[in-house]
Amino acid sequence: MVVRLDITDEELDKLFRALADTTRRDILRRTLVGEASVSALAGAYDMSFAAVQKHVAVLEAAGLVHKTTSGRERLVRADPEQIARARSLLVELESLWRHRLDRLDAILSEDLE
Amino acid sequence: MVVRLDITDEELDKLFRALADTTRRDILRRTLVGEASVSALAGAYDMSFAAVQKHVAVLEAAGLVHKTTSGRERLVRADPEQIARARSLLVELESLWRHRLDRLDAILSEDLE
DNA sequence: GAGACGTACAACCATTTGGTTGTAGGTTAG
DNA sequence: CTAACCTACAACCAAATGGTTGTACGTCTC
Repeated sequence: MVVRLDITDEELDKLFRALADTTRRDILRRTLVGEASVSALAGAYDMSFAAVQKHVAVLEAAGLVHKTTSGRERLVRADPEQIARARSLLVELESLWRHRLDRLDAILSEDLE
Repeated sequence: MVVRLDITDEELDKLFRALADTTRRDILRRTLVGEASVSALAGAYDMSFAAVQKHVAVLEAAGLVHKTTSGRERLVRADPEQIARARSLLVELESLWRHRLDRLDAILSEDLE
């Protein structure tokens, strides 16, 4: 079964925007390997708790992570589906480029006729 | 030959940032299929010439497109290498997630011992 | 040479972003 | 119960973003 790539431009904007920050990419790495609480994440960076909280919120709005409640903690866990969607778009773009090369080949072949 | 993924965090920030805009992704599609002048691109969008010029500049700073001079025109052409780099990072992230699943499998196996 | 075309770039503006501090509320430990 | 911990959220601020208009300069056409 092939995953449908029905994703709006707005969602893609949020997705790539969320990936366009070093701290957020690092949070993604950590929560892909294993879930972590917001304060555990905050302890890893040289910025305030609230700043890290905002980064997590950006990732969450992009669908890259989800939060689950566990007592007084909120555990953050990455969701690889949105990463796959972003990758799919890049693959689509690369295929456009290959298509250009194919057309170039076709034109060169025509010249030989 | 494998492409080395030596790219700084700052470059990745610019790369994903450049991809996080619908107009810029569209410019990328057009210039992947075939090169286009800045004014030709500007004619395709409902915004000023200068605005499109800025979008092209963002793509250029991220290394996603290059400009060549042809008379009074500047032809914009996409470079798929940076797209491949962004894709590589996403693949790396996805592999981290698979690693988590592997660890989970290992833990479950240990319980059976 | 004159005018039209294509581009670059500066100046300006509203909004968003990424950070801060402070306040408040739910949860756990002693 | 009280104190410490974890989180949420508002208010604020500087800088970046995405748009605009205006000006200037090289290039093509007639």
